[in-house]
Amino acid sequence: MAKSRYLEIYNFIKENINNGTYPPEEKIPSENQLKDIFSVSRNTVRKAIDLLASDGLLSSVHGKGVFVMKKIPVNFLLGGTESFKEASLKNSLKYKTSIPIFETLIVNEELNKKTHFPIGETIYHIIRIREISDEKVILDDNYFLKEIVEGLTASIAMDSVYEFLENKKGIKINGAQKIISVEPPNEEDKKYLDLRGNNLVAIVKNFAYLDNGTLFEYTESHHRSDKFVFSSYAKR
Amino acid sequence: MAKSRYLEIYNFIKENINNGTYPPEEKIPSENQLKDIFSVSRNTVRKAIDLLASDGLLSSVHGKGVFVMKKIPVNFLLGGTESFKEASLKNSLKYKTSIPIFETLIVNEELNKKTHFPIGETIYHIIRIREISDEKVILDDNYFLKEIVEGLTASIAMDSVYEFLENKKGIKINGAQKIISVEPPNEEDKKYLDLRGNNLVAIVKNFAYLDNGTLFEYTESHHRSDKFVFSSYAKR
DNA sequence: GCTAATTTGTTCGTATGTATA
DNA sequence: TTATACATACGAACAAATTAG
Repeated sequence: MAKSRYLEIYNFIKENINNGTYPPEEKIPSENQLKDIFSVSRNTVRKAIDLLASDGLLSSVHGKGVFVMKKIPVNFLLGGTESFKEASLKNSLKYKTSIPIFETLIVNEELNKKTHFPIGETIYHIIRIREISDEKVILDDNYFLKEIVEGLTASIAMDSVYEFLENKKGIKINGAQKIISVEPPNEEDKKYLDLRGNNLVAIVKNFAYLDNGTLFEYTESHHRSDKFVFSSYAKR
Repeated sequence: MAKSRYLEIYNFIKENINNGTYPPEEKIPSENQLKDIFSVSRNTVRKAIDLLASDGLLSSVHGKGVFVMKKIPVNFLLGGTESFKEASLKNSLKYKTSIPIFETLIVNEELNKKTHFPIGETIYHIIRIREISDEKVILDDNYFLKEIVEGLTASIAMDSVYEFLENKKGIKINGAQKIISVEPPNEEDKKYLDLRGNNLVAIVKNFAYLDNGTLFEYTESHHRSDKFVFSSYAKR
């Protein structure tokens, strides 16, 4: 269980950034210094630094050193509009999920166009309604390859699908391509959401892939537009 | 042109993915095979593969091999990592930029709250209107640290600010934090954009950082909601 | 302005560990 | 069990950018 050396260094640096030992816009110790501190090779130090750089926390500059990136805290940014995740995590507000639809489908041409699953595949179709502070503000329209998520039930979907897939089934997820757009609500949005006069919804289309490249999930999250916030860091 | 060996290999693999030689959901040659093909060390091959993995094009699976990720093409990409000019060129769209405001400001408390620049700093404030296919659909509200972008003019801003910063001034940009939300148009949106009855705009708040961690740009891109698309790949 | 020292970038070769087939 | 494939790690050397003197 002795984790890898580079993760030790990764966590050490991360901790020192978080507690202010390594302040923003300043340099962390040089690779050679870190190499001596941890008694490892320079390659191992570099691996930890590269990881933190891809997190957007560090930036290596040739000949100069490795700098700590200044970050704007997200909760500071949201002047008035609060993100759901934050709201539910911080205040642990009334967070409720209901599942009006849980069905098995065969992919036809129309579904293929929407989900990009191969025609003929058997899939689960689940609609989940997310309610926060007694308002139904998110509609998740989920499509899973049945063959991959075999064993998924409504009560699992009520909790967390990803926890089930990763911990219970040992499925490895590589990542997901997300496409955000703003559209008028469809019939299901009108039926299930508390739109409160909002005539548009923010839609996050999510194509999730396994480690071997297989597309196994397509989800459309429909957010009531006034409650939608999305954050990401993009390297140039 | 051969800058580095690992970039050669990176481009070789990328090309083979794009032209179908390495199909989605299948394995590329093993690290040892690639090592022999290019007569390099395995480390160099791994560096190329790691880069492509962080692009979301490959996925390494311990003991199995390296798989090509299946990707859904996004035909219309705006608001992503790329600049307006890059995105327009890629999608070969007709675009035009006008600049109704180009002014110098000192950061006061109100501006500090919005842009997060330190109070007292001198900044450029630029408003740019983006016209695509003869419709004014994007309003860019830009704030730049004057000290960093010294020499920036309206005619440069008309073309591409980033091209000027990176190529002419040699400024290295690490990346940017983006916050997306949907809000009612403000007075400037109503004044400058062809809203065509749209009563909401999609807003991309962009905090851009230099390689040494300094925040040097804050931009709010206001997109007419029906013309807004944002794409990103998130690794898990 | 020049040289030397420092710091990151690239590359090599080798060895051992761990997951998969 | 054995062979293959990726993961981690070490040590070394030289290149390139920057800084210190």
